[in-house]
Amino acid sequence: MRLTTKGRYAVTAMLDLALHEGKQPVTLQDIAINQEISLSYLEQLFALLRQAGLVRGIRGPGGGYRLGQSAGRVSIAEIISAVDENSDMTRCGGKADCQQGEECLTHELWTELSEKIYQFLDDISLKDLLQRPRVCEVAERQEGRRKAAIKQGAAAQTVTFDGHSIGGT
Amino acid sequence: MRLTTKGRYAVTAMLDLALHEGKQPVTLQDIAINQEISLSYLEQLFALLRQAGLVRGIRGPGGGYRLGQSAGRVSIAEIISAVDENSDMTRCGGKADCQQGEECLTHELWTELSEKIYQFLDDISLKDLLQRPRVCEVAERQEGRRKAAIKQGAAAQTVTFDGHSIGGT
DNA sequence: TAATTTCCTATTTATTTACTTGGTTTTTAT
DNA sequence: ATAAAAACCAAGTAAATAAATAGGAAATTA
Repeated sequence: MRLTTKGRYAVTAMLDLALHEGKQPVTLQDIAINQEISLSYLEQLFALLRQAGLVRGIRGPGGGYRLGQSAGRVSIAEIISAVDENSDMTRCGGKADCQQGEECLTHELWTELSEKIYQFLDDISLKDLLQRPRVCEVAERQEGRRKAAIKQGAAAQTVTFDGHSIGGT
Repeated sequence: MRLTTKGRYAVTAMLDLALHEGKQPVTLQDIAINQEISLSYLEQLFALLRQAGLVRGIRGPGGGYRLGQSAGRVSIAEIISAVDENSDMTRCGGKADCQQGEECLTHELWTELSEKIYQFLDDISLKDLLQRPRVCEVAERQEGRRKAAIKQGAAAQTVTFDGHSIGGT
């Protein structure tokens, strides 16, 4: 269990999906704007999330992503694990041969900590996060911005050149 | 509280000092060999540890490093904090303005986790680690190797060229 | 048929870790 | 005194990873 912005991005994006459970699928474009993550980086992350069965992609206009399982079933630990491929706590994780075939001095400590972190994060589901007041507040603020952006975008939406949109961010 | 090999190296090295509390100071050379960490990298880490008052350097032959405080007083969290300068959990740590001046969706989650990890590591002192059977085993194994190396080295010790030792690893 | 979106692959840039090099100072022992 | 052993110091390099970029192909909808 390694903790980086990569995992944080993934959790944030998944939470965005969870906020729209049952509604329209969410596009990566949308997440990119709202959560301030680069679109292509999101694509990379979602490729991993899809492999892990955590999301389902829907192609074509009106498409986007949906959760692969219900928000109550997905733990934060699962999300981070899916995205952090070598989560071996840098050398000292699964195998105990970090010290010329044997354990290093602090091996036990790191595996223990790693487990603790995993347990903590595995005990929190996306649904749990949705129920937190702080998260709700931020979500509503973002939802407001989202709608405003759509209203603005409705006029400018057709402004494209060679398939690339001009104007807007 | 960020967890990297950097912090792990620091804790391992500090534990090595703790194992020799009351005895001769331990040289970085010694730690480098036993814990398989590059000498100069250790020097960098120890510069930080010294700034934090966690170690005391003793110059000259027969010198080395000693703990700055007794092993029971030094927590693992302190060691990692001393070495990981920007332990801001990558963007989302101290300040709550990760999202254009406001909190991001998962802000609360990360600060919470960060605190949990800190608490866990702050509750473990070097002395606590010394009392673990697994740690003792590894320490004894290393102590054996250490003595063997000294015996071997006694003869080859003078083999130097331009002040740089030749032979050995 | 055109637009929208996922999906895919490769490359580039930036950052950080880890290591290296080449010193200087201080202290001890011969 | 002198040489050796150590801490101390300052750059620079290499490697790994994160993050972003670029340029598409395939699927789906309107």
